[in-house]
Amino acid sequence: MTVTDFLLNLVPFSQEELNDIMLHFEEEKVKKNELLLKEGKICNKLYFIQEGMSRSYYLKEDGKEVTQWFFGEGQFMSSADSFFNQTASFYNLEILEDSILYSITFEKMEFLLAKYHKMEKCIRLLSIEMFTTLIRKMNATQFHTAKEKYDYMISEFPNIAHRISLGHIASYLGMTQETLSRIRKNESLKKK
Amino acid sequence: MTVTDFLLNLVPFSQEELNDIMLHFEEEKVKKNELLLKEGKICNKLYFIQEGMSRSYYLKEDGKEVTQWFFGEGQFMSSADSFFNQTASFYNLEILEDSILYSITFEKMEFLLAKYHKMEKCIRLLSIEMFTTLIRKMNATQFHTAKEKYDYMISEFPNIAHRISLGHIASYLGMTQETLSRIRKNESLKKK
DNA sequence: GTGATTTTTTGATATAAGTCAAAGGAAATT
DNA sequence: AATTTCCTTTGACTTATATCAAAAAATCAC
Repeated sequence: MTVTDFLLNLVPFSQEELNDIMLHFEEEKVKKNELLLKEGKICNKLYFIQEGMSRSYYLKEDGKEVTQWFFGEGQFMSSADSFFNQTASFYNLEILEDSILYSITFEKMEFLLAKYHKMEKCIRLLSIEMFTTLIRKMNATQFHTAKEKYDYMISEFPNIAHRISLGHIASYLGMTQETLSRIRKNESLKKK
Repeated sequence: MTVTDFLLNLVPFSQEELNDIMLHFEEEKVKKNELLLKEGKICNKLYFIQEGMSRSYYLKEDGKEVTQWFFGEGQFMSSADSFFNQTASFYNLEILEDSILYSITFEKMEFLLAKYHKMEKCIRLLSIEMFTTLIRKMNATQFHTAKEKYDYMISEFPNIAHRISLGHIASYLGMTQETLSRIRKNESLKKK
C-alpha cells in the first residue's frame, strides 16, 4: 500500500490534490536498529511505512524498554503527541527491519492542513483511528490474563507479530518475558 | 466553561461562525443515573458537559461494569468510536450527577465539518487530545502498582475524583474495590 | 427517624504473574 | 566454521492483588 492509496482510502482527493500533497513527502530508506527519534527531542516528522516495520517505545523507571506500539506496512508512524503538539517526545522511534518510509515534516503538514479542507478531515479520521486502536488495546489488556493479552496481540498484528521479538511483545503487553514464554508454551501444549 | 469557550480555545472561529455552529447544539438537562446511550446502540450524539459529570462504561464477561472514562465540566463526552464511525457502541454513557449538556447529532456535526474547514481542524485537535489522554492512562497504569495507579487517577481528575464512587474508580483503574480500599487506607496512614 | 439498600472496609486465603538465576537455543560476528 | 552475543525458556521462589465472605459505614426511600 502506498501513501496515496492510504489517503484515498480515507478521503476522495483529486489526482491534482494528491500530486501536490506527495510533493511534500520524501522517501527515506532506513536500516534496522536506526533510531528515528529519541525521547526528549521534538518529533518533527510523520512517517508512512511503505516497507518494513517499526516500534515506538519508552524507558520505564528501572531503565527497561516498554514498547508502546508497532507499526507495519501501510501505516503512519509517529510519536503522535510530540508531532502534533510539537512538544518533547516521551517515546523513541526504532526501526525493526530495513524499511522504506515516506516522511513529511510538521511544517509541511501544517501547510497542507491549512491548504486543504480534505487534509484536515483526513488527519482527523487518522486520529480517531489511532484513538480507536488504543482503546482496543486497553480493553483487551485491562482485567485480562496474560494469555488473553497474548491472544489480543496476535489478532491485532496478525501480519507482523511473527516478525517481532518476544521481548518486545512482552513489554507491549505489559508483562515479563518469562510470563510470555510460559503462556506460549501452554498454548502450544493445548493445541495438541 | 461553555461550548463556545471550548471551541475558541482550539480554533479562532469568528463570532458569526460560532453563532451558526451553536444553532446546531441543543441544551439538555439530565438526571443522575440516566443512561444516554446503551451498548449495542449507535451513538448519534456528541455531548458537551456544561455542568455535572458522567462516565462511559462497558460490561466485562462476568457482567461487572468497567468504567472506561469520566467526563467533567468543560469536556466533550461520547462513545467516540461509535459516534464518529456510526457503529454499534461498546459503551454505555451514564450520568453521574444531575447535568446540563449541550448536544449535537452526528448529521449536524458532519454538516458543520463539511461547511467549515476550521471545524475539521477543531475536531482533529479534539481527537488528538483524546488520544493523548488515553496514552497517558496506559503509561500510568501498565507496569505500575495499584498505589501508583491511584495517584495517577487523582492527578488526572483532580476536580472530580472526590465526587466519584470508589467502585467506579477501582474499575477505571483496572483493580478491585478491595484493593483500592486497602491502598487508600495505606495512603492515609502514611500521611500521619 | 427507621428500615432497607448500597458502598466501603476488613480478614483470610488463593493465585496469577513477577523476580532471580541460569540453561538452552538462535542469530550475529569474526 | 567457531565464537560471541543476544534471545528464549526453564526452575524455584516471592509478591501484589484477586477472590470470597462478612462486618461496618454511608446513603437512600418512606
